[in-house]
Amino acid sequence: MGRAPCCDKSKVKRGPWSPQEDEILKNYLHNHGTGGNWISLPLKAGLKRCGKSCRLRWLNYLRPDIKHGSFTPEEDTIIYNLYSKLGSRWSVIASKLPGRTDNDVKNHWNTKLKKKLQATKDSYLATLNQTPQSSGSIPSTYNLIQKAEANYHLGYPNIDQGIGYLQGMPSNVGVLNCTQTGNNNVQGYSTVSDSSIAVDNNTSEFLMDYGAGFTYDQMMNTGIWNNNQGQMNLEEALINLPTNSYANSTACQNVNDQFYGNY
DNA sequence: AACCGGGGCAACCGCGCTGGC
DNA sequence: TGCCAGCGCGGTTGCCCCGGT
Repeated sequence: MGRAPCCDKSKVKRGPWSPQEDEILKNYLHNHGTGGNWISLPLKAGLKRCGKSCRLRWLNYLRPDIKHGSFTPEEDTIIYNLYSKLGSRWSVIASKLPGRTDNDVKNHWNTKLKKKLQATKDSYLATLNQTPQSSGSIPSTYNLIQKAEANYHLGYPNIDQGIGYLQGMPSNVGVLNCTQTGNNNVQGYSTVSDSSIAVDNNTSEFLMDYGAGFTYDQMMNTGIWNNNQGQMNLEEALINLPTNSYANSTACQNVNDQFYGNY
């Protein structure tokens, strides 16, 4: 047996709200409030609408504190960050954006931000494909990190638990045991650890974990690394990559020197 | 000018949760 | 304690608008 409908669909008006209906609803709520019951509200207010429809219209459009208009870049950033942590929990995300409704945020994500993110991913992959990789010689740390980013974005198996832990790793991947320890700091940055770099024994290609060019500190302090879910947060990483990429930092070059020394 | 397709957004649907009885 | 009405939420639909052909 299905759930009983909340109202008789044949007796209520559906579709867009008229300005008159908006006015009636606003006036009623101004004078009486919801009375704790949306279902009976339309009858009392004299509206031929489903109670749920009234509630939605009020919460998503008529409420006085609703912010209409375009989303700001700051709001976009908040949405990106929260979506990457929480997923499609629109009401929670909207609660962090004063004046925005869950419906607004959801629509904004589906029509704009999702596409923008996909475009960022695509263009980033295209950039990686154009980047010449070193071959036949010891790679620079910069190249290693680029390679790591490529491995990550191209869907290489998850090795971010540390390559030193070979669980789930393809048999051809071995640990390159000649790199930094994880506790070193160069100009305030944590550096890569020996569980973060490996070599593919079949192709001699160097691999790196899913840090994707971020330092440990950056991953932990910016929410890029989601400890709760135990996985890299791709969306967050891509958003921050252009400016935060460890591969682009001066510190990277210093690590590079030490890396060569150890090697 | 007419048609078409995509984008944007408001509204609807249905399910899970909650609190009152 | 179980039932059920109502609420809240996320997914989906449908409509309008606008730009391109």
